[in-house]
Formats: sequence, structure tokens, C-alpha cells
Amino acid sequence: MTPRSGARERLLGAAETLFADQGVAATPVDQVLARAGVAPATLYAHFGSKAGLQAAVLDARLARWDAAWAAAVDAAPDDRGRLLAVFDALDTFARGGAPSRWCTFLATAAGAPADDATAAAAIAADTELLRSRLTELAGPVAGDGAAELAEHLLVVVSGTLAMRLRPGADSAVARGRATAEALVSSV
Amino acid sequence: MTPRSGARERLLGAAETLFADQGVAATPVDQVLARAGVAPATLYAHFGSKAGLQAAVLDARLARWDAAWAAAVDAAPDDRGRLLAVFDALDTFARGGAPSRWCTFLATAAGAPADDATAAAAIAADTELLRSRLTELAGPVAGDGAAELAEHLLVVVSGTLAMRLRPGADSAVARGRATAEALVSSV
DNA sequence: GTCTATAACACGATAGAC
DNA sequence: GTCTATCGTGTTATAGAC
Repeated sequence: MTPRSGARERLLGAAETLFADQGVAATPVDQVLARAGVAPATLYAHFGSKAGLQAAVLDARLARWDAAWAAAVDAAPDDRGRLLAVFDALDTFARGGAPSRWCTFLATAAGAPADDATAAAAIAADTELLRSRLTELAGPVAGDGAAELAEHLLVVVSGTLAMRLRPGADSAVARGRATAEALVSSV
Repeated sequence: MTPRSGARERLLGAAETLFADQGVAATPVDQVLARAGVAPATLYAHFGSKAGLQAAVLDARLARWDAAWAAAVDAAPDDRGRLLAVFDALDTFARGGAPSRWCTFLATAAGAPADDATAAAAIAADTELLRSRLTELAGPVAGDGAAELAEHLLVVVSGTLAMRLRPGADSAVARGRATAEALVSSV
């Protein structure tokens, strides 16, 4: 499916890992090049700039997150499980070969000036996916209150991701899920 | 109390504003110097490095946040209001002369490598303040469930801050408060 | 498309006078 | 303590050969 260009794919993979580990700003282009085993001019031929590479990484990553979440929803046994499957997906996404410290999209927004167009587009796409799918999945659980419950869960999912930056990051998803369960149960 | 050195105070103020607006990494030292109207050597005489300046900004900011939150708690009319006063404080803190895009401490953690000692200390101090005071304030509302409710609210507060990075940042605090109210009401 | 080599620049930090 | 001037380094991006 993906048209193969060895250098291009290696650049995307190297950049995704390094950007996630260290942040985009703290990752020199040289380091991406070294990890990918590619020459500078090749990177600029494909992506035009470091920002272009970053945008390509974000695109690829949103598609993979979308797929991972969809798979977790499919694997859940009932309506409630499907709504909470976002936490299963968060838990397994990193293990499925998607290196992440907390959240690529929030990190991009946080690391860029407020008016950066690339960052704004990335965080907007991620937010839209979260809000629309949560609303859809909340329907069978909350009926007319689906939009409101989805909005609550969007806050909780965002909070779960942010908790990964605080001490005790390892238990962030478990704690976030507990909060989400309390909200779902109160409907 | 604070020994006055005009240049020092101006540097702290300029750095707090610029770091909050653009992020630390995206803010060159030159820009802080220009805004403060101070020469490079003066900054290094006072703070030793850009990281030293950042640490000083974080210290001052945690103290101010602590005070602003405490004031909001005092102004609340009842136990439930005191527990939710953290949202009042979030709403008014920025207006009270504390420039912020989302959260200085989370932004510091997000912008630094995972093993950065300065960033880790800052986020740990902020987290400890949030957790301990929320637990204390949850006591009269939730009794034995205070610790659990506080943990939920810590997730929601973190989520509220993260929502400021998503589209619709202006309503982030209002939406976060609504989520918190749903949790408090379900106890 | 990919390479080697290097240009052009911005940044953090310092030297030395006052 | 504060200034002016500058150094050294690391970084992004490009030129030109293959």
C-alpha cells in the first residue's frame, strides 16, 4: 500500500522514535539522519524541511492511532467496553511499535508557538477524531447525554495523557480509566 | 522580602511571559534580554544559565499559584465550593498577572528530556501540591473516599490544562469544571 | 535519488572595561 | 552589578558531483 522508498520510510521511522523520546526541538536533524542512515540532502529532497518531516510523521501517526483505537473498540465485549476501549488502546498503542512519552499531538501543540499552522492542524485533527468517536460510542451508553459524556471523557483522556508527565506515569492509564468508569457509571 | 534588583525582577517577569507564550525552547535568551532591557552578562551574573533562569521562574510561579489557589479556596462559600475552587483559581490566575498558555509545569516536563532533574523537580512539586490539597479539601465532601475523589480530580485538572492546547481553549476551564462537578455529584 | 562537503545562521555563554 | 563586544558551537539547509 505504502509506496516504498527505503530512505523515506527509514526517515519517518527514525524521526517518530526520536521526536517522541526527546521532543522535536531537542532532536537535531543530524540525529535523525544518523539513525536512518541517510544523507542530509535526501531528507530535504523528500520533506523540504524539518517541519515538513514533522508534519509527515504526524500524519502517519494519526492514521496508526486511529487504526489501533478502532481495533480496541472491535475487541471489546459490550457497549460500555467499547466506550472505554480508548484506554485499552492507549495502553497497547505504545507497545504496538508506536514510541510515545505522553501524546505526540499534545506535545506538538505544546512545543510550538500558539499560532503555528502545522501544530494547530495536527492537534485539531486529533481532537476531532477523539470527540467524534467518543460521541458515537457514548450513544448506546448515555442516549441523549452522549455528547455531554463524550465531552467529559475527552477531558479525562487528555488528563490521562498529561498525567504521564507527572510522577507515577506508569499508572496514568489505569488511574484515568478509573476516573472514566466513575463518570460512565454516574450516567 | 525579595531583595530588589531591578534587572533581576525584570528578567524574571520577561522570562515568565515569554516562556509561557512560546515555550522555553522556542524562546532565545536574546529575546528575554531585549524585553527586560538588560545586558547578557547581567543575566548570567544572576542566574548562571538559561536553565537557572528557568528554575527561578518556576519557583516564583509555584509560590504564586499556591497563593492564588489558597485565596480562591478562602473565597468559596461551602465545602463543595472549596473543593471546586481550583477551577476558579485556574480561571483567574492568568488574569492576575500570571501569563500562561496551558500550564507552566506540565509544559516544562513536556519540553525537557524525561530524565531532566530541574523539570522533574518542578512537576513533582506541582503534583504534590495538587494532590495533597485536593485530598484535604475532598475530606468534608467525600469522607473515606477523599483520596479516591482527589485522584479523579487530579486527572480532571490535568485534563483541563491539556484541553487548553486543543481548539476551543477558551472554554477549557468551564468544561473541566463541568466534568469535575459530575464526579463530585456522583459520590 | 542519493551522496560529500560546506555554507549561512542563530544561539548560549564569556571577556574585559566601567 | 552592569555594560559593549565577541567567541565558539551546534544546527538547518544548500551546492554540486555521481
